[in-house]
Amino acid sequence: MKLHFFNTLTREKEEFIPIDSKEVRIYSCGPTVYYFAHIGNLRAYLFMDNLRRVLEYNGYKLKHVMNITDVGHLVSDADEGEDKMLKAAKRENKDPFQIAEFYMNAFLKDIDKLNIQRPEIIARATEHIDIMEEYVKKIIENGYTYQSEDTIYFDTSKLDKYGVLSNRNIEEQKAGARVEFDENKKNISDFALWIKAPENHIMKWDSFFGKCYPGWHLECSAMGYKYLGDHFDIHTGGIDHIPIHHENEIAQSKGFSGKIPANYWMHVDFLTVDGGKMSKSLNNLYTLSDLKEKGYDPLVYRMFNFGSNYRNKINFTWEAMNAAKVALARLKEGYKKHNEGIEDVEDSIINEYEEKFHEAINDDLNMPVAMSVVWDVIKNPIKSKKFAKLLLKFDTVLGLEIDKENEKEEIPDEIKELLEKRKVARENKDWNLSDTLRDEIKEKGYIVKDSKDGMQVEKL
RNA sequence: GGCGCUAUAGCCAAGUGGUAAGGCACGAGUCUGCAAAACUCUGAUCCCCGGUUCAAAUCCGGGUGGCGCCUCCA
Repeated sequence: MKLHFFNTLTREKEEFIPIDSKEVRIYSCGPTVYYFAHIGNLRAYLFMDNLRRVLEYNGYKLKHVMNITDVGHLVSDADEGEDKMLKAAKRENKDPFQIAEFYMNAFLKDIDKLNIQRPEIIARATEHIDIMEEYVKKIIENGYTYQSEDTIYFDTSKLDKYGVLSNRNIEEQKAGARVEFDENKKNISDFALWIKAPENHIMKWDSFFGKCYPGWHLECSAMGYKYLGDHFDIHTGGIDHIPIHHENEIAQSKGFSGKIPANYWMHVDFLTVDGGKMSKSLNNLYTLSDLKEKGYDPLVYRMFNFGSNYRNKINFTWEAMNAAKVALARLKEGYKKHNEGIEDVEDSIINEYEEKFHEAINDDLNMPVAMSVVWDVIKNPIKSKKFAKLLLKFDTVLGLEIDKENEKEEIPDEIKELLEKRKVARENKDWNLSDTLRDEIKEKGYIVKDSKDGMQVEKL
């Protein structure tokens, strides 16, 4: 079945044809590890995972690289930006390497919890300084640079065109510039490749240009080149990467090899919260731990993301989060019923569903439509193991672990005693006492559900 | 100042020319001692104005609103 992706480079949905018919090579821009990832960050990696799983569903093997940015990228003291790594180090009274180590591990734990498959290669910037240096040298050799006293810049005017991804044009930018630019730059879109570190800079490496650290776009180009070559299939990232970071990656690659590094560029839009961007000042910046505290499993957040297309913004609300929680529980319930089913269905029906699902995911990862097919299967009144098997196949893409029962939390003895009392009361048909006990259990944070098999409790 | 995205039921959202997928919530019902859970049923003519067309949420023009980016934040 044909596979189509929206390509930012052409602004069109295109058929996906890999360079190598068996193995798809992908590069994904990963996190800067200076703090815990929030759920907006994590959406990007859910998208990345979604892409992986859809490609695998289509029978492709993957060679997928994701970077971990564990080095700060302050261009110079004159710049107004903050070096996030250094800022975090100061805040926590650690050195930047410790910060990177800690938050990288936290990030990896988060993506594991979300059932995000780890890319085949996770590349840390600080472990690839040598290849970055080589990369810069080649760009210099090819004549695409100039230098000031302490910085080597990429000269974007040397390119036939800068701004192929975002339709940007250097002159237009000058006209509307709101920001003071580095006076050493010849063109407004030029950027730093290699920078001499100030005395007190902790992260710096010996190089042909003295003690330096890399410019902030360099790592992706260099590491992508190292593992995937100068021409690979897909490059992914957040929508915010389009105008600067990915333009500059393309510029660097053109300076290095003359090629745009990837054929397909895919970008995931932001998650908004209550209609706007998340921010600390609005107190709506959530992490997975925050969700957990409110009673939402990481996979519920995963489920929530399937409600919209990756190319559109998705608006986070607690109401929608709850919708995902209930829906996921019902999905599991529905799977279980099919799995316990003894009826038979014709293969043609199974195939029809499978085809619809496959079509949806192959249409630029249209998960909302794919989910509607899942619900069709779930709600089919015929209960058959064939349906259960089909759902498991779908779950290789969904990654919702629909066949796993929710973990039963340990019930405290106190609650167990109350339940026992209530059981006796119910046997005696003492409904008043039974209801009182139920209220009491509820006050202690547990919901009682009576079923044919007896009482069950669930944490609120 | 520039670039881009977007406006569909209470919420999250599919749908890009032929009279609106799906999930959640609400309401009704089945079940239950009563609840809860589960299951079934139920809801919108698609921001406004104008145009093209036999036919538009879907194309074009003009409004209005929301959001993002132009400093390394996915």
